[in-house]
This record gives sequence, structure tokens and C-alpha cells, in this order.
Amino acid sequence: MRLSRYFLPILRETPKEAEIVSHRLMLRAGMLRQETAGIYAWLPLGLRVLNKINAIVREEQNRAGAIELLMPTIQPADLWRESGRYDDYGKEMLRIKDRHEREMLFGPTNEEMVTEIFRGYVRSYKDLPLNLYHIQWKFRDEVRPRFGVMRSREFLMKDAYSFDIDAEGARHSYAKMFVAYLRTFERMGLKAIPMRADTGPIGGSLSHEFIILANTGESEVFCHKDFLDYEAPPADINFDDRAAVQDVVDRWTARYAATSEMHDAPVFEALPEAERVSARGIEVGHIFSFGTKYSEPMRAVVNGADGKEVPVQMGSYGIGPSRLAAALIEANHDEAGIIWPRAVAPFHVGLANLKVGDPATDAACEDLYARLTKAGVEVLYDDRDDRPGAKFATLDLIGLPHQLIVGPKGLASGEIELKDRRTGARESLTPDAAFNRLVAESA
RNA sequence: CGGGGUAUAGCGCAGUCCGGUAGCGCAGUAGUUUUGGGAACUACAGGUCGCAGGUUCGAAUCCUGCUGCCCCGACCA
Repeated sequence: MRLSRYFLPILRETPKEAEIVSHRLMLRAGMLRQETAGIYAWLPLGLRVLNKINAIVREEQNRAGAIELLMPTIQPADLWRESGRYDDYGKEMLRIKDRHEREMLFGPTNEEMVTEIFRGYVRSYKDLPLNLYHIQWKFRDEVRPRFGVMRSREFLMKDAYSFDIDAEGARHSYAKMFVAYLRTFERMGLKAIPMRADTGPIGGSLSHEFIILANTGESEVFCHKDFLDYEAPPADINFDDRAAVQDVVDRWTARYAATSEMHDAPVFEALPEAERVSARGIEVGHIFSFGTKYSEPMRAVVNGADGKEVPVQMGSYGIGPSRLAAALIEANHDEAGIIWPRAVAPFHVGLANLKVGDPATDAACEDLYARLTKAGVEVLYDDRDDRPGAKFATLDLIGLPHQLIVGPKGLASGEIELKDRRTGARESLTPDAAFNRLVAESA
């Protein structure tokens, strides 16, 4: 992408409404625009990040056997009356009426709807297990939205719903999502720790929140330090192998880890002090197993092998990609701006032409831009007639992992500069060497 | 929902106490000189001073009501 033809509205000063670093940087880097309290437009750079996050989430959901569909944002109130949640959900649910005065709502979650879809088609235990998910906008009318997209009213959520014939199957479905979540967050370069959690209005008995540690996190968390060294399971784990999948869950739940709501201070303090970690965290995922809470009242039943009709065992599994975008920045930034982990970076490389109009630099940049793009490396080419300092500042701010700096000085001796955004390390090398390096890394 | 703050050009702000017809920096446009860490100069353009009502010869400024947004707290993916 040529910056001269892109839409990247960088702000030099921070809008005063932004308090926390991710919100400030997202506004300054031209990723977001607030339209009203808790509701944001995603500008092109922000959307690229969101799409990268979604792609990883999707790959790992698919790998774990979940199947993608897409449910609507607007739902009929009657569906929620069946589960009893229409009244329970309270003011957080945005209620609307259509032209026929029918009561509708903007979905804050989709248990009712997915259960309605399920019961319309599935009759036999032979069709189970089943896990359906979608990535769709949700609306929860928060009393006090804040921190940009970290706590917005409209937000993107990946929500998966599992259906099983019995409790043992449901446990396996839960374990599969547990493993998929560990992998998903690790691929984004985040250390997410599963913590026993309260089930809230979703209900159920078994629940874990996935928390990443960050100073600006909203919740206070406590865990064993061993978690910091745990590694996520490999991509080739066999999700159908119940024992293998359960082993991962057992390992990751053996040590103490809890949010403040579930914190058991005496147990935690019984640990040697050197093994305790108390920190702040950001919740980036939440999984629930809630049995027949919805299937029973909504009559989502199947025939078992014994010919008897039973309500299905369900679970739901959520990740907030829009919140993740902010959480990633909270975990990856410095004074100059964002530092994207490669997997979610909006572009891989920023190519800075330090002297637009100079035949040698123009030619070198055009050549690199064309070759890298053709090789599948995502390049943002700053071809604007601007001063070098401004270009450096912009590239640092938007945080692409690599900066390729092409100027007349270096070119005079046949070299350009490759800068690593995270370490700040710069290296002079030939354009061909830089090309090979970047292509090798994206392979 | 309780408490606090704030609203003036795209962004950041001054002007409000003490009423006299709106200003600064950045960004924008044109030109000149510049060009390896957010350039300089000159010129230009950009405002129903959040909204409604009131007081006054005259309101960004005083009064009344309303609204938006932000922060702290309680609550939540």
C-alpha cells in the first residue's frame, strides 16, 4: 500500500478524552474514531489489525472442530422470553421496536438464538458433538463505557456454542475450546492465563476467564508464577484425543490462579512468597459450561442411543477481538508508539523513502516495494514528500515490526537500513539482502 | 446509578472572574528555501463559542433549563 493513496489520519496530539495508552495510541495512529460513547468506527489501519486477529481466532476455532456460521445482530424478544433472560438481562440489553411495534433487541450474546437453530434441525445423538461459532458485533449498554474499545458498548465477539449428549462429552468440548484459546492467544504473542471465574448472567457451573497480565488491566489477579513459563500446546495436538486434551487442561488448572472475585487469600498466601504473582489483568476470553440451562427451557432435545429424549449439554466460549486489539497494545508499546507482534501487525514492513523525487531513492524504493509485495510481504510504502523525521515518527507510532529506510546517503554506498521496531536495532545492508531477510521471515 | 469535571476551528488550548462583536499552537491550502529523527518564512482559508430560553443598547462571558463527552466509584465480554 502506498501511503500517499491510503487513508491514515495520524494525530500529532492526543485527544483529551483518551486516558489509557491503548486508546491514545489507537486514536493517534488513525485506527479508530469514536462516534459516541462506547461506539467506534474502525478506520483502515484498525480494521487490518482486527481482521488479522479474526483470522487467527478463526483458524484455531476451525482446528478445534468448531464450525463457523453467522447469526444476525438483531433478535426477536420472544426468543429471550423462552429462556427467561428477557427480563433478567436488565438495562444492559438494548431493546428496540420495529415498525410493527414488535419487540426486538440488539444481541448482547447468542445462546438463545443458536439453541433455536440447533433445535430446529438436530434430533439425534449421532449428530453430536457439535460446536457452532460466529464472529459478530454485540451490543451491551454498559453503564459506563470507557478505555476505548477495551470496554465499549458495541464490540466484536467470537462466540462458540457446543452441544453434547452427555456431561462427559460436554467436558471434552470445553477442554477443546480451552486448548484452542491457549493456542489463539499464544499465536498473538500474548501470555494468557486461565483463571477460575464467576459465571455471571450466562450461568453454569464451570467457567474460566483467560487473562493477560498488563499494568492497566481492569481486574486484580493472583496466580502461581509457574504460569509465566507454561507453553501452549502444539498445532498438531489431536483434538479428538480426549485424554491428551484433558491433560492440557489439567496441567493449566493445577496451579493457583484466580481473579479477585474468586480469590481465596488463605490458599494463595500459603504459597511461598517467591511463587506468588499478584498483578493486574485484562480479560480477553471467557468460557462456560452450563449444561441444560438453555436446552431445557427451550426444548433443545435429542434422542440418545437408548431411544430416550434428553436435553443437550451446552457450553459457550467467547473471545473479544476488538478488545484484544487494545489489549495487544497495552502489552506491546513504548513512548514512541505501538509495537505490533508480527502475527497481528497491520503491515509487516514500513518502507520509508527519505527523499522522494531523488531518482536513485525513488527507483530503489519502487523496486523493493514491487518485489516485496509480489513475494507476499505486506508493505506500507511511505512515498509522500515529507521530511525524514516525520516519516520516522509516523512509522514508530503505527508500530510495524520492520522499517526499511532508504535514503541517498546509504544508497551512495549501495546500502539501505533495516530497523527492528521492538529492539530499535538498525542494520545497514544491500537492498537484496534486506529483501531476502524479509521474505524469509514471512515464509 | 452516585460523585466530580468539561464543552470555543480537524486536534490541543487561551479568552469567561471584570459583558464591547473571537485568538494562539499544531494540522490544512499556495509559494519560496529546505530534506537521515515531527523544518523555516510569507500569504490564505477555516467558528451558529454544545443546545434552548432569559437579562442587556450589546452575551463565548451574567442567569435558568437541557444535552453531549470524560474521570472516580459500584456493575460487566
